[in-house]
Amino acid sequence: MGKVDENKKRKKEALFNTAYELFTTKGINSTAISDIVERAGVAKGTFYLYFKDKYDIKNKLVVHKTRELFDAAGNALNEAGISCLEEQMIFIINHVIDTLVENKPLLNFISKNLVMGALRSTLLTGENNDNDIYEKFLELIEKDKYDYADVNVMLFTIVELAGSAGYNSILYSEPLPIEAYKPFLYRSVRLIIKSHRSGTE
Amino acid sequence: MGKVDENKKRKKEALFNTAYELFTTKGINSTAISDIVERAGVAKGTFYLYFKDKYDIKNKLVVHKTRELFDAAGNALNEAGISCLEEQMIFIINHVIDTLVENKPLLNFISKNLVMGALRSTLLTGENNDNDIYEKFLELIEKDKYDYADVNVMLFTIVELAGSAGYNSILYSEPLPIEAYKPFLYRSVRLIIKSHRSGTE
Amino acid sequence: MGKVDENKKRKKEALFNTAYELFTTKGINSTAISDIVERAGVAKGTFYLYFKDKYDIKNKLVVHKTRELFDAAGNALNEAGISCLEEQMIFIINHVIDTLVENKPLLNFISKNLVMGALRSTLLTGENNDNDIYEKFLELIEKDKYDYADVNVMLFTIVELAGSAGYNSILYSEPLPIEAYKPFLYRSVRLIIKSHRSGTE
Amino acid sequence: MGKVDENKKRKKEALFNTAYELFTTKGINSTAISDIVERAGVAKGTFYLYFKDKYDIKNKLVVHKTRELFDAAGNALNEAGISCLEEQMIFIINHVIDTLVENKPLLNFISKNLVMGALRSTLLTGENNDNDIYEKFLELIEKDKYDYADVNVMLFTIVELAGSAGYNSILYSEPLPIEAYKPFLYRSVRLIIKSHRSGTE
DNA sequence: GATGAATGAGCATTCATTCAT
DNA sequence: CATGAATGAATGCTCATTCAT
Repeated sequence: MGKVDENKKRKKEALFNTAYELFTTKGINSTAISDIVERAGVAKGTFYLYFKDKYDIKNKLVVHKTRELFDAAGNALNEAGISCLEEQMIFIINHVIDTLVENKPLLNFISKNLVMGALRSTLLTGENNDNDIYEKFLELIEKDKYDYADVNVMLFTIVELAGSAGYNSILYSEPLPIEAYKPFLYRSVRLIIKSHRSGTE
Repeated sequence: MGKVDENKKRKKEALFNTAYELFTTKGINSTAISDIVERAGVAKGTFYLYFKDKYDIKNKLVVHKTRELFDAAGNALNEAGISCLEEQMIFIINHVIDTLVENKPLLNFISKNLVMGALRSTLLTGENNDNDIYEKFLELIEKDKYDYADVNVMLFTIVELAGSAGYNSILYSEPLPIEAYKPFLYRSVRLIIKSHRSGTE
Repeated sequence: MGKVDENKKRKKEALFNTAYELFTTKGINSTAISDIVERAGVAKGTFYLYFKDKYDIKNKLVVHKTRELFDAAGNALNEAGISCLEEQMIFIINHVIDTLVENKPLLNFISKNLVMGALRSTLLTGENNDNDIYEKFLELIEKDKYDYADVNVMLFTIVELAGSAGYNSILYSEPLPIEAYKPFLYRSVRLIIKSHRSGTE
Repeated sequence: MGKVDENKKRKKEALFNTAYELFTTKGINSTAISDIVERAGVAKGTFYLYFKDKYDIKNKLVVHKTRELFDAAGNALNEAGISCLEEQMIFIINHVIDTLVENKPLLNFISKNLVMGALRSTLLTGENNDNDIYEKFLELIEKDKYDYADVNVMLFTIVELAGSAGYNSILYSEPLPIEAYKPFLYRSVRLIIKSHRSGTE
């Protein structure tokens, strides 16, 4: 990479990181582009060289952060050596929840955009396609000793439940703190998984 | 009510209705207070006589609309004469879903604010407390032939799942159109309910 | 007029006058709305209370100034007591030219917009309709001892010629200073008038 | 011409043509230099190698396009073999009008700049001086069987009248469509020419 | 209570121009 | 010669809020 390209990358990343920082601390609505560029140490016009507007950079950030989150969970799963689908799903959910418990600004930031539909397109689009968590999900399901029907529906239901309930439990300890709620959540997840086993209905 | 008071109420309601109309068509961010007062036919200053700012009227609208939605479902349940808790819960969820399918702007409007935590405070606060859906839920659970443990957790889980999954299914037909997804959703709801029966775990 | 209305009028007129001053000295493109409001001593938002944007105020100024110019010419004609159409037309043109010779910024300002089509609509639209110069023209033509054919064409041709040639002669003394060019211009105007007399063609 | 020089010329012409295209479609004010270079396929800095700014390229375009317009008229006149000045002038005016009727963007573009003063300097400055239309005018006048006084004034008056009246008639059909207005215009032109014949006044 | 004129801080966006490569 | 990333001044416009009437 030439000197110029390096410089470009550095500026773009400075904007990216600064925007994330400000969005999570001040909120998106209260963050002006002037704030971002000022703190990132670039000129105002430079922002528009790389992003269309505030919502463009926001969307790109959501995709990026979500991908990071699930990639980490996927990698941890690989090292954990768990073979049963139920335990694998719980492991991933648990890993994501634990990460978000430690990083509530991130939870706040991506939660409003983390729904299964967006998730799938988010995780499928992008650079390192060999590490796609959605593909990984399908693979895990494939390899399990049981057969599953309506796989998409199953994943969707689990993600919506875990995302929505997890969000409130982590942020507001409502109806229980997340650690106390986890057993209930995982019990429901297991029930949903089991209900999708072929010949179970 | 005196003539003056009537006039006051009329103005306040005009603002209320106009705000709802504009929020659902233009979006909250793109709706200016000028838009509301202009369309409502009152002066700008009058707005501040009744509401603190745009978000004040928004919150009051969410509470109001959510209450209407669940009150209708509760009333319909009363007339339906269903005695089993499982069927009662499904009936209510189904009634709400069907209403929102017919009224997507309303879905859009309340969805971003309809989470169990908000729901409870929403439904418990307000004018006609004898008709509270949350109290009704507790009552229905009480009357069922089974006993239930961790009732709050159960309601929370169901509302989060139905709210989050229903929202996407209705608006984006994702992963299935709502009518096709309903059987899966209701199966999960039933499993969650059953898992809360005392001595079931 | 109440105190409030007086105030409104004063602000609007301050903007109007300041805009004219700046447009004629700095040019329209180089005049920012900030310049106008600052000099007029009102807040920026106030500008948008009365005008849509810079071009709105410009158009309204052109109409206003053009009307003033022709009204003055018409009034002078009334007092001059000239009965022959040829002399009346020359009188008006001459009066306008002489005014603009003394007020080149005004010439510059309205010239780019002074075409017969605009002129007619300009002069016909507005407040004091009884003094419309276009109507007056038609009246003068009507009263003349000769009959005229294609009156609209005649007026158009004269206005275009006098406007376009006058503009250059006054501003650039090109091909002659206006006083030297006048005899040629008026000779042409007379020829055009005569050529429109019925039965002359 | 060397390969490098050819390349230079190609870039300059690309900028020239693209600028004309954009000026006539989007308007000069709304055309940014970025637009021009982007569409022309050259780098931004390259623009400044050949032109000082937007108004520099605009002026050069006006000169270029006006010259083309009158050269074509002059060439057509040569082939038409008309000997009388009156008819020659009408021929040229008519040729220019007909061209502009077919090419209204061009009319729009040059009209705001086409006044006799500019015309003369335009037509006299430039590359192929032997074909200058202004010189040609003088030559035609010289050769006519009549003698003419105040030749500059005559040409000026005719150009201003035809330019100004033609512009409105073509673009706005005001006060008549150009074809209907032509007889009136040409009658006036003839009268102006005749009035300049020596010993006529 | 009701009005609506006035405010002015605040913000997104554009764009001509420069200059290191 | 050519490039195009970077700049940052400039500016139009919005809008919540106030307050005299």
